[in-house]
Amino acid sequence: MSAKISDVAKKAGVSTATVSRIINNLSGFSEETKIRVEEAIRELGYKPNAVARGLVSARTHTIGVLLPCLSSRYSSQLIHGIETEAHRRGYSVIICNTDRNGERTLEYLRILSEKRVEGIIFASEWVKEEYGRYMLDLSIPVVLVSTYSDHFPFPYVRVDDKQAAYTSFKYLLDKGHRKIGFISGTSDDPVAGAPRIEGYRKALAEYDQSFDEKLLVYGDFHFESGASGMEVLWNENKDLTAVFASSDEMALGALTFLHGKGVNIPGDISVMGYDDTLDAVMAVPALTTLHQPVEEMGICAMGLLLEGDDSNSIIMKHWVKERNSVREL
Amino acid sequence: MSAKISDVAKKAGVSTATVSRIINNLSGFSEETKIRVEEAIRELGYKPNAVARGLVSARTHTIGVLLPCLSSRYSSQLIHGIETEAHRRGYSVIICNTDRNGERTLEYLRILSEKRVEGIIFASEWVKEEYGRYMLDLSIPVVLVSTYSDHFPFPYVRVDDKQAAYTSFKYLLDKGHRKIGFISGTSDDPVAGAPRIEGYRKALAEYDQSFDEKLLVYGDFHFESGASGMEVLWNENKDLTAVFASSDEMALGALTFLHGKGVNIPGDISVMGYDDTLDAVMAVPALTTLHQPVEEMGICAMGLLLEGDDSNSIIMKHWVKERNSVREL
DNA sequence: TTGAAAGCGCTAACAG
DNA sequence: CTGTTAGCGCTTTCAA
Repeated sequence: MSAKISDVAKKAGVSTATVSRIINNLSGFSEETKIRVEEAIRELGYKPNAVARGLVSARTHTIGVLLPCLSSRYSSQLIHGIETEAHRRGYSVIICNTDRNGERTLEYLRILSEKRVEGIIFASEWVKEEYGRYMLDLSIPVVLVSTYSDHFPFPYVRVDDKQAAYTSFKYLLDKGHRKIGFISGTSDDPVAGAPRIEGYRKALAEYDQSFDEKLLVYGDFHFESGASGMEVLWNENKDLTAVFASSDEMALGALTFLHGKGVNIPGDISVMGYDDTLDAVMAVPALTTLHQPVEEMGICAMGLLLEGDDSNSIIMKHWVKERNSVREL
Repeated sequence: MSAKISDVAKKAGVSTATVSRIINNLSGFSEETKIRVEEAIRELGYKPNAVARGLVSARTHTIGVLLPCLSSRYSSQLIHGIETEAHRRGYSVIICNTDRNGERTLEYLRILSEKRVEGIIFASEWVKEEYGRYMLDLSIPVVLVSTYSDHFPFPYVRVDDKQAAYTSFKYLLDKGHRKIGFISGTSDDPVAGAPRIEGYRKALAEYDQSFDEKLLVYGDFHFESGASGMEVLWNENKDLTAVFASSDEMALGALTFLHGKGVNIPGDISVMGYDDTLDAVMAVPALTTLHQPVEEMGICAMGLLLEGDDSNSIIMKHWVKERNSVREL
């Protein structure tokens, strides 16, 4: 754990330059010396010091990922995708939980920049002015996941939220549902809130349904808010036939609330989620949900980060994944 | 993003040594120069290069976490705990998904050691001889989570698996259950398999119940295996009153299978899980489960890593978290 | 209170 | 094919 290149060089009777050439697989050494050096390396248990290497090469083979939350399924599946691809390409990933906290986010950004990461993946949060400026100043690649920015030229990987919500509601409407509750992100959320509400209104309009405020409640994408949102919908609307939640987790919250009321799903009320995380698979009944390819988005983001330019944004395909929580009327 | 300490020094009209003293909050400079230097830093947007710092100080303020899986709730809650505490203490965390693959694990170990991480948290997997030797050679702190080693002197943070299983079965037996199915990890798993089976047998013996092979099936802690394990139990035992699964995820699998058979839970069959992750909270019905403080274990592991010695292992308390999936007979 | 200079472990010209 | 040497950006004696 402490042999250095000079120790290897001494032991093998060559210069550090030669050792360097050999461990970096460059040209310019005989097979003979190579063998001798490799033996010295083995005997000394030499491991190149990536810190020293990083200093001279200005490369760290490390990237940073900023997420608003670490314990949601969405996050863990995204991280899984990112980590898999990063490792495949020879990169390590440092995870940072911003907790949706501005100071914390900027602090992480500072740390990552001091550590000279070669790229940053920024996920599921709005790029505030200060974040964007900071990242721009870093002049390293940045890729946005499940978010976008109109102020900053960062490429993104996401699904078209408006279109996805539209697809979802159209699906429910086509199944004959007319009284559809919507547990949405708040309308001041420019990523997963407002656009999906737009999609909702668009579908409604297309089916000549008027917009009914009572059918729209707001949550924070987590379980509890799904349950409490469902409670409000339940109390205010006695003739609901379906509910769409803007995350699988909120859909599960709704499921739990309805189950408590003795409601049969999908017999009495249909429930639909958004994301298609493992949560949807594991729900009872298994959740019909708007599929977005979360892990794949992580993989793509990593790809973009390393070889994309600012114009390489990707809109991923989405679709309705049918399971057992929605019935046709 | 490219100003270096010498630029700051030049701009402030001092030496790099003085700038270094100031940014490191050492002593030996006047308030006056401090102000001048800080202004230069601000104007240049200078950020200390952590790579260079790491080279001279031999400190990277980074640790590595090795996990067999990134997408389980268990993992994400553990990571959450670790990351929170790491950040609080000024450390970054590199995550590594070993995928239960030996080569991959050793490769990660090599990468982490080359990157000179200051510690390693190794979670939820048996410490094979080669892993242990490698980590020992690194001579940096290693902490085990939800595992232990009899060959290597690494401290661990975990619950007593045998005792926890015993507690769980005793709980079910006390509720009047006698025909209890067990979806377990395999008996060649020295961490979450064999010990829990021992606890199972101990509880059985205490209640004068004979061990019935038909009641014991094996899974891999994931959803699917819970469902298929439940199917076997279901086919082989017509008089089951309860099922205990060695992870919440497998319990959810069992739940889904039983639901498909029209079984009422806990009316017809009680189901109990292990872990008390968010999955248990979100299940329908909410899962009664053996609680282990997953996030807290992450926090403790991080603490141990930084200030423990090899004799500081921690056995965390466990208990039965009662919810709605078990009934009294 | 300050600066000069050596060196952390490695890479990359440039010679030979 | 191989060695010498000059840094990479920073910290840290040692002197002043």
